[in-house]
Amino acid sequence: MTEAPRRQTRQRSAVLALLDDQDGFRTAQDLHALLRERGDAVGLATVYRALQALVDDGLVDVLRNEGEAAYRRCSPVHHHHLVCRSCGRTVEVADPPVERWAARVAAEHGFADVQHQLEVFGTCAACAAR
Amino acid sequence: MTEAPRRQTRQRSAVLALLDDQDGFRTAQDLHALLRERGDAVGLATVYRALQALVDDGLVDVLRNEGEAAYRRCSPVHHHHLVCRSCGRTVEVADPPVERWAARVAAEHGFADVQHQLEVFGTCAACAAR
DNA sequence: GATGCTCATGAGAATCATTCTCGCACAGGG
DNA sequence: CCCTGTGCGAGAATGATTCTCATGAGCATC
Repeated sequence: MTEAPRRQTRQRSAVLALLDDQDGFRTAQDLHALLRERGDAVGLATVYRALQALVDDGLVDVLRNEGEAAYRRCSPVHHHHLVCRSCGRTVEVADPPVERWAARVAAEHGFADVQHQLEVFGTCAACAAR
Repeated sequence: MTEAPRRQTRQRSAVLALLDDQDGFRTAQDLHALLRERGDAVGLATVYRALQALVDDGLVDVLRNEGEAAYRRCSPVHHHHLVCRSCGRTVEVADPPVERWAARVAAEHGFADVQHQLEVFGTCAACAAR
């Protein structure tokens, strides 16, 4: 079927490695700048392409926030995020009840093929202290 | 303090009236086009300004979806959305448990000033039939 | 190790939503 | 009716993301 032959290149490894070092969501532009500083010269367009591929493969999660998208290395199991709106630090959290709730509510209204997204924003202890 | 002296103009009324006629999320561009068709000539920039004002006043909810923001007339009480990803039809739903859950999880991780967003996407009965 | 077929890359242009600029119009209080 | 300041409109500006296309590099094969 739609086999996706994904080639392993220096640039993609660099993007993934960089994401592993981050502990919060980062925008594509940020990641690009960070790669430059690191010495890994990667084109901006390539960073976008690599991120899209990683999202498709489920290795990275996206967060669309006013105008720009932020990316983060994530575990492949279903989960939600607790994000610091100041520093971007993120904690993965699970909430089994909400899964059932979403399915039930959707069914009640005749919706099928259900998907949901839940994000919690706040100020982490470190940022609140400042 | 920060009093917001909001003037009532033909354009703002038109935007709000149009939103009342829609039963799903619509992008700013869509709303602008619809106003034109209707005969209400309103500048694109004005549509954006009116929408921002309405969001600030809590009369309208925003949904950021790949690239463009969508707006919808909403009740002022806290709620979540069940959105048809095909036709955009939307149902407002409430889930008290998730409110408590969000607060508890945030507290456990030392996060303060908590806020959360939860949206459920699916295909409504009408669209699934097609 | 060389060869070839593709897909990936990179620089800059192109696209698209959104915001800004600024001169003019109008809402609303006096 | 007049004044003042806010809102409007058209087009330019901004900024993120995507596209184009010629060149470079995986990876399988010989």
